[in-house]
Order: sequence, then structure tokens, then C-alpha cells
Amino acid sequence: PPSTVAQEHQQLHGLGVGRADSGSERSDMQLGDPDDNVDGETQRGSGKDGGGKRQQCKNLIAERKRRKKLNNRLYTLRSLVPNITKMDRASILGDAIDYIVGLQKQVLCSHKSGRFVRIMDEIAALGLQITSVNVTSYNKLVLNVFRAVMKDNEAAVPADRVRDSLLEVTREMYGGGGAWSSPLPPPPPTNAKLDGMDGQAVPAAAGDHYQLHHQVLGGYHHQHLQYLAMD
Amino acid sequence: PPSTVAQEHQQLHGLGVGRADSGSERSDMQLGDPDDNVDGETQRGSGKDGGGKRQQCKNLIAERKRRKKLNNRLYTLRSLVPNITKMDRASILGDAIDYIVGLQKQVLCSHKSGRFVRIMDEIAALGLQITSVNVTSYNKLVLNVFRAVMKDNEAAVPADRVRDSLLEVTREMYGGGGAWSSPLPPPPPTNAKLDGMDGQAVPAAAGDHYQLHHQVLGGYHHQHLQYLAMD
DNA sequence: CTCTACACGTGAACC
DNA sequence: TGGTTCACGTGTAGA
Repeated sequence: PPSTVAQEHQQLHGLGVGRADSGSERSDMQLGDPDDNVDGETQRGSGKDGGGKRQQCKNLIAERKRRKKLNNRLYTLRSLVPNITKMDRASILGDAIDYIVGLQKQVLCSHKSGRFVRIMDEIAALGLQITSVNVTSYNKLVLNVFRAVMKDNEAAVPADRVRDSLLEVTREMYGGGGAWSSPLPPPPPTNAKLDGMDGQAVPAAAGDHYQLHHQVLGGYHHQHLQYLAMD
Repeated sequence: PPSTVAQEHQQLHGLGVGRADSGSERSDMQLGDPDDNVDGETQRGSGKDGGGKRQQCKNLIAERKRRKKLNNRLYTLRSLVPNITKMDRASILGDAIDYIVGLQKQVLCSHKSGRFVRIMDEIAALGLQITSVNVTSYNKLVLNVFRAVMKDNEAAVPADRVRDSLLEVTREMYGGGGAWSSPLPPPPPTNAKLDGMDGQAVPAAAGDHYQLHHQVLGGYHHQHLQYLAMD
């Protein structure tokens, strides 16, 4: 008699699954079948194993709920990402990753007073000469444009070094304005790839005196959009 | 002798798993054990089932590769999302969803010539009187700030109506500049919730003559950041 | 037929 | 001890 786990699989597969019910997280399906006498368990010859079965049943429904929650999260994620190409789980995640990478070329951070002078000091500390500063404000938004050139007696500092320093400056005064404050805390071990520098070629330290634009554009309710570009 | 599927599980569990190898997607583990004689298959009494086992083996490694790819995608997604709270799969997705929702309050679209006059026409078509326009440009970015008031002889148009119209204008000239062009094409059936209007209270048509700010800030390489606010 | 993608139940690890 | 999360192998439906 080959009544093994495979039969349980078959029995449970036939139940209603009620897919894609967004929002509600209830699934009323009873499956406590008492006719289930598999003869395994040569080890641990305790006479009562019905408690173990009951426990496994709990695990079963918990796992179903977990799977449903994960799927719902995945669907909402897919709903947020535009130009979705495929319906695959992997493609959903991949498109979401690309979308976030694209969005993160603008970097938002919360507003903190004193950020302006902090950025000025940092640019000066990098050995750059600020040639012009433009501050445009409207409503609750602030747009700062810095233009700086390399000093003659200073060593050439790479462009990405400048970028990292300025990003660090605007990130060190972190403020959890919304649910999302500052990017790139890279604890997870994967290919982060967020350059924040956009794809175009950067002349870096190759140019004679390269300009630098640093743009901080603040959002409503004490939030700032920060953008960095060079030429 | 209870040698069933559980034993196969146990045998395969002991293999090396080599987790978190980003980039390389190769796993060289051979598992073609010929000592595998389970006596099931009372149905379909065909004499040869060795081919079926070989096929299942293929499915096994394919499934492993799929799982690894999904996990890698999930880790990269987690690496992109700031202020991650938990390491759970569900929390990763939830934080990513919140992050995208937060980012999408700025709306980016690709640059198209003629957008400025298009927005002007649309504002005029809405029965609003443009009082001032500010255009700031630097590098390859464009920032447009429109301020408009309600005409006296016009009916009061709701604020969200204005918002939708302007978003529609800037979205109808779609251009796939990057991998992500325009938000809210809501094909997937879930809670989209992207308001594009930020959380603050909007006076809507209640004010006597309300101003309107429409801000289009273009990004490098023919991309535009679009932001909409009212007061 | 093969190949791909998915849901399923289950054992195990960690609070 | 139960609760929760994860990885695993398998069955199966659709190209």
C-alpha cells in the first residue's frame, strides 16, 4: 500500500484557492480530515502523534497565509511600476528594481536648517572655488545651484569623490520626514549599482577646470529633492 | 520500509548551497543518484519510468535556479530601498512599495519640445488666468513655475481636475527616454493610491482665487521631473 | 514531446 | 512550547 505524502498532496490540491483577493486576507477553508493514517515514524515510537499532525495543520494554513500575503505585496508592487513587460515574478522584481534605480537619480532628503552653509563648506573643503550660487525658492521648495571650478594650486579631485562627499553631507543630517529618508545604506550584499551620477560620461579630473552643479530642491512639508550633476 | 519522498528530501538537503553569489548564476552540483527505487506508480503501469525521473531532475535544478534568481532580485531590491526595517521577504516588498509610493510623488517624464506651450494652452483652456511664469534652466534641466488665478467670469474648477488635466498633458507626449516613462497606467488590479498631490490639505475650489503652481523640471538626457503643487 | 513558471505541503531553524 | 519564516522538491498547467 503506497499511501504516502503524495496522496495528501493530491487530496489538498483539489481545494478552492480563491486567487487574487486584494485587501481581504481571510480564507475560510477547513481541511481537518481525520482519516489519515500513514505508517511511517519508526523513530520516536510515541503512541500519540495526532498532536504533531494538528501542529502541521497549523503550519499549513500559516504558510498559505504567508504565500498569499507575499503575492499580494508582489501585485501591489507591480501595480506601482510602469511599463511592466512580463507578468513573471522575476520580471516584476526586475522592473521594480530598474524603476527604483531610475527614480533614485533624484534623491530626496528631508529639510534641515544649515544645510546650505554645510554644502558650501564641503565644497570649499574639497579644494573647489565656488564661482556662482543660485538659490530659487517657491512655496516650500528650495533649489540651490552651485557652480564651482578647480583652484589652480589644488590637486585635481575626481568627480565621483566630489559627488560622494556632497551626498554624504546632505545625508548626514538625516531626518525622517517621510517613510523614506536617505538612500544607499548598503547592508545587503548585492550589486547596488546606484550611481547617482546618471549614465552620461563624466569628464572627471580630466578637464582643465570642470564646473560643478549641485542642486538641492526642497519638497513640500520639509522635504528636499537633491540632484547632482557635473559637466 | 518507509523509504518515501521524505528520504529524498533528507538526502538532498545535505548538499552545499553556496548562498548569495551575486552575478554568477552557476551551481555545479550533481545529484543523479541511480539508487532510487520507490515503489509507487500503481497508475499508468508503463514499464519504463526512468525517463520520468530524469525529467524531474531537470525540473529540480531549474527550480533551484529560479529560486536563486528570485532571491537575488529580492536582495538587490532590498539594497535599493532605504531605511529597511526587517529582513523579511514581505517586509522587503512592503518597504519597497512604500518607497516607490513616496518617490512617485514626483513624477518624471521624458522631455518633448513644445511641452511649455502645451501646458500654457491647457491652463488657459481650464479657464485660469496665468499671472506669472518663471522658467529657470541650467545644464540640461528646465524648471517651469506657473502661477495662475481663477478668472472672474469662469466657473470654479476643482483642484484635482486641474491636476489631472496637467498630468494628462505632460503624460500624453510620452517618450521612452529611459526604462521608465510615465506613471499610473493602471492595468494591474490593485490599490494604486498614487495621488501625485502630496498629503497636505488642498483648498480646492473653496478659496476665492487660488493660485496654481506647475513645476516641470527636466533632467539630463532629455528627461523631465514634473512636480505639481497648489496653495 | 520539452521547457518554463507557479502553487503547494513539509521539514527545519529561530524567536 | 507554539508561532513565524524560509528553502526545498514535486505536481501541474500553459506555451
